Amino acid sequence: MPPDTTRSHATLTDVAKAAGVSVGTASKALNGRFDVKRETRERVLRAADELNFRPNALARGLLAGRTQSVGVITNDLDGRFAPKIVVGVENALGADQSSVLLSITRGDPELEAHYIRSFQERRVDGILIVGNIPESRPPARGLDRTPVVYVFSPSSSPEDASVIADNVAAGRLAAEHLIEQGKRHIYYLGGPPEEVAARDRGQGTREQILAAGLSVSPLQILYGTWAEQWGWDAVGGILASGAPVDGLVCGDDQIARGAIDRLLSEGVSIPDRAAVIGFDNWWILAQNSRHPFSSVDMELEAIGGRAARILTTGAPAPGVVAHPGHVVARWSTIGDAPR
Amino acid sequence: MPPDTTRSHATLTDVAKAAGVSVGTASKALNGRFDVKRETRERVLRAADELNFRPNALARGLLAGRTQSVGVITNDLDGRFAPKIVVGVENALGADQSSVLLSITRGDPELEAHYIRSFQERRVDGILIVGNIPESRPPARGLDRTPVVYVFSPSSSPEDASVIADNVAAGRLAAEHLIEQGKRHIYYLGGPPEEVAARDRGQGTREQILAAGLSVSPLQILYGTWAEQWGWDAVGGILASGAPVDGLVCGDDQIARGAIDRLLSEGVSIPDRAAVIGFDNWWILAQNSRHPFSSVDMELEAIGGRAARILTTGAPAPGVVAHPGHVVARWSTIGDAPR
DNA sequence: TTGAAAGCGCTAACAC
DNA sequence: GTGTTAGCGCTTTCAA
Repeated sequence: MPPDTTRSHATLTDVAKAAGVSVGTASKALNGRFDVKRETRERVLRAADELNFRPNALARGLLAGRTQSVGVITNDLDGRFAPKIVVGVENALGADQSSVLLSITRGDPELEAHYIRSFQERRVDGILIVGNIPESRPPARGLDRTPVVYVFSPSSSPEDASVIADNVAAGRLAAEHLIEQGKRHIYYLGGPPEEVAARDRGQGTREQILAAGLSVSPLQILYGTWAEQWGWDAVGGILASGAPVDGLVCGDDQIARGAIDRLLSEGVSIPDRAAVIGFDNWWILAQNSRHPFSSVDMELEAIGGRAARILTTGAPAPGVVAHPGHVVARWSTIGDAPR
Repeated sequence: MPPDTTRSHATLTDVAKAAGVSVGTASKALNGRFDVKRETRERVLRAADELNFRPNALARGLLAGRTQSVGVITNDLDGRFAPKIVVGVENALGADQSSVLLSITRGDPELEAHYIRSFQERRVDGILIVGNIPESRPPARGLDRTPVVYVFSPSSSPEDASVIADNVAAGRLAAEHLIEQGKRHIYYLGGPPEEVAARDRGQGTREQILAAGLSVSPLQILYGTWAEQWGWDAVGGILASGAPVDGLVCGDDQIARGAIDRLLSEGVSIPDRAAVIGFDNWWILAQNSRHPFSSVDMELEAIGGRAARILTTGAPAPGVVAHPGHVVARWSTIGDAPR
């Protein structure tokens, strides 16, 4: 008789029957327990293979009380940050044989609550709440006792666990890199002053310049928008002012690109007369442009992985873990590689 | 007595007990069945609310035979295509109260097989296999009878269901748009000739030019790479040749950007003397550049949504569904909006 | 070493 | 209307 094709999957009972043993024995055999005769085990394994047996994770989870799965709540998935974070999460959990349940809220608190509920019904072992801006957010509601870790956007409650990017440290790294290249007159072209990421990166830049014994006037710390046009305009202004400038820390890669385009169009040679570094290390801009440029990689994958590991390793400890990035040096600060 | 906090979640039995009814009645009440007295229902609902009851989806799924969940297998999640596709999938399924199980294979067939197995054990209702290049791929192995739809990279087997981007149609749309703007001497600057996406978009461009009664020589259909530099170089070559040119269909947004930069640097006015259109409508390039440009949006979210709906609506019909995009017109073809 | 049986939490069929 | 019961597929005692 051919295998039963009416039901979608063979059950353990089917396997046991085919192998001529009881379900209990079949279970032990498949789970590699030692109290099964070798010959029996082999018979069971063969039967399972022939029937294409897939142990029902629902039944297992129901019994075990845990599901080897975590829920991930994101604001968006096509922005700049969430995709890489989720990749890091998935990598970390995949190694743990855990599954990722993904949801997208578009910032809607109602939807967030809905997904939290849905994840709880599915008995996920934990929940990651991934933000898309580096600003703190109120803790999610309706959380029961499911463990939660906030990622990128920290929770405003000190009782919660969060993993975020350390923008102050990143700013320091950027400035340090320029100073190491011998630059002495460094400007910071930041994003909007009301955004904490823009301010933090600026603060780090400033701190590091001062730490190197160089001076920095308020005129060298500028705020604008996250756009190319701002980088372009700002460089125009600085050059027109006649003030000395040999290094630019740009608040993000878009600003950096605008700055570089302007420098080149004004005939300023890069990196000799002026070096430029951005943030985020977005490959489409920093790497794939006609003029590749240096950038501080915020290591979003590592941030995601770290959050996932914190979530799945006992109860997450309250507090914020800030993750620094690292500098990826390219033409705009170190010139073309020697051949 | 305070509610039991030792176990993680209240069960239906707890709720029934608290409401002074049997589990059967509690179940009916919570599921809105009509054969329950109103007063009883309200008592049950109140008890459920007080105990923060979350019906165990594992138990439900075990009984029902379906889990309201689908597995999504992607190659990557930080590339150009997968994120938007997954967003479309999630939106479509969320409306259906279904969950998305996400996995990333990095193109490793072993990992793909592993995730398929894992999804089958979790009894997902279907699987979406999302590619990251528009080339066909061999069907996945070990699939049992779980329904599958391939997305973006179609399956090479005609028995499978696939939803892909229609690059030929997209090429036609791009050329049509330039022709509508009165352009008569159109070039195509494509990606690598060995890639079907590059060829398809070129073919569509060519077809539409001919359909409009214009001529197109092989010299006007050029292939290179997907990079800005190629757009920059190609435009240089065309201008140097002195051949007439007033429209450029660029194989992707990076090429378009390079082409635009070169045209501007050579003093060619856009869009009057030459109009430019790209593909993919990648906001960081097409929209956020200093010079925004037109692009054919491949509607990846719609593709993902369509695939999800096909998957969850009965058995997917074999064959390939090709999804055309639409033109997003910006400065590079229609100039600045009148004020 | 193996088998029988209880039970995870829920729904649906059948009594009352 | 409401209660009782039989499983869904699995793991885990406890006997044999």
